[in-house]
Amino acid sequence: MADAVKEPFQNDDLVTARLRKLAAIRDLGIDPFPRNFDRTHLSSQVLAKFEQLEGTTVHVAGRLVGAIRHMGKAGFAHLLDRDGRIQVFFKRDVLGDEGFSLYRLLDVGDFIGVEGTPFRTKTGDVTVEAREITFLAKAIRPLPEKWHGLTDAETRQRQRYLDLIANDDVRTLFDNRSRAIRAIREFLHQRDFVEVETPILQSVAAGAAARPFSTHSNALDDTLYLRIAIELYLKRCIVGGIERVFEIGRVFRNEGLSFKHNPEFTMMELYQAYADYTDIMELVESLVAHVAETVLGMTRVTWRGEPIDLAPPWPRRSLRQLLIDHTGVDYEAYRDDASLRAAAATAGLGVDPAWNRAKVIDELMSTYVEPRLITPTFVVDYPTETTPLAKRRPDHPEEVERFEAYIGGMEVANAFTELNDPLDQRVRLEEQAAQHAAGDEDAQALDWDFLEAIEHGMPPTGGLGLGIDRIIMVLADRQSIRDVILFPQLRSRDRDG
RNA sequence: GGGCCUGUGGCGCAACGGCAGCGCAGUGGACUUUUAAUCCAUUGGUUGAGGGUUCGAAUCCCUCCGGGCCCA
Repeated sequence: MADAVKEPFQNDDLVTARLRKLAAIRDLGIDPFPRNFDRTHLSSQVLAKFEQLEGTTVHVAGRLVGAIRHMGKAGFAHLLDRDGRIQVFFKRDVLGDEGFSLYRLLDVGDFIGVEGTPFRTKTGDVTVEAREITFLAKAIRPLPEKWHGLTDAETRQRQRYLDLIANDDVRTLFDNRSRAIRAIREFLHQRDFVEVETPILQSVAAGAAARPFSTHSNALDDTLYLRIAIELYLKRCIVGGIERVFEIGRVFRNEGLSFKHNPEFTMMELYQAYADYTDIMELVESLVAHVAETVLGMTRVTWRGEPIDLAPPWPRRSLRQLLIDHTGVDYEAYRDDASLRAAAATAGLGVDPAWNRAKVIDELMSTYVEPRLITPTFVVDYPTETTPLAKRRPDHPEEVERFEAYIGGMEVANAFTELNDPLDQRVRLEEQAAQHAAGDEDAQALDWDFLEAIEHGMPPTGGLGLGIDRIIMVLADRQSIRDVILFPQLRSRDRDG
């Protein structure tokens, strides 16, 4: 790894052997790094259209993978391209002496193009018999071993390119991730949403309860924060008359890493004017089902061996009732921080004396309820103090019109009827700011420009944040967020490591 | 934050206080339908880093650097 980069190839026979072959290829008068190759067929096309292609000439290209099976004056190898593998047969009688000497200089990992003829081996495998090899690129480091492959979790994450080469299911997973995101865009465009891009560098990181990363702008000589949510800028768009708006992008939270947390993750947020949280619930269950249908061809998935059906409608459960059922604590019976803390402690929760009611409710939820919400569930109606940007229930002002969607024991979506009363919003954000000033780093900082925006008038609006990575986890049945992010955050590696 | 596990050649693993080994890959040789090709021969290691215990440490102890799992 890093150490080999600085002191490239000393005492490394495997690399030396490849460098020697690289020189030998040059000695044959061949450029080992030419600029292009006219491929006529992908591996999958040769396989699928073999009946028509048998005996014709095709040009295939890719990376040599597996093993090169040398047999004296002939040999076999597999080429890997973006669609899969195709076997190539190299025979001296067909390649000629010069072509065959080039074949003898090939290593697993090299890129080649092959002009040749599809045929079937005596065991029935569709194979391209090479007439001419075009050398395309030399790999001077060896690839992971062919049979056991690459299993070391750390190497797979740090050197994802090796994981992608060695493990077919990883390529499939990230292909599915791409298709899922495309399906989300299609779904939203069909419902007339406009996709926008808003600032990632912000002078106030607000819109969620989370700690931001900070950085410094030389030009402005000022601290800037990486966004922790997209929310407040999308609401400015709503104020500006973009009635249906969404953004898919990275958000950053300076918090712990876990199987469901990466410091940067992909969020889809949307805001829809003249909608409330019940409309958004319909949208979420339809959207997730549509994505599953598009990517997997069905709404039924498997999660840790258990079947889950993502088809709507999803059941709706009130937060208060879920907490009563799973912890015995009815938070309405404890109206102040201290008494709720005491009740939570009695229920078994390890409480911090600094926690307020909102924090205790959040902790009870994530400890006792969240892990049990495996099949898709909407948790609805949250205490007002947990959610400063949501609108109060008209009949019940201590609660807000908010829901979270849970699948596989994870929160995958958070949504509410947005608060558009600028006076109530000001009071509730000032409360957050006071807690923030008092040392609660999770409390929201106050974005005055946002307040000013909604003071110009914001229509009734439903809003949503959807955790894309977690949706992918559910679709792919992967229990770690690191499996669905190409390059997850890892501790930087010391050269001694 | 706490607990458990883990780091040995490019990759996958063994040795668990007594000569650091195996498979694959690599190298040399045989082989013109193999597909974990086969057969013969063979190179490669300061056992993550540093310190300690011991006649002797990959192995036991301490610190540090990574990684994984479980719990808060």
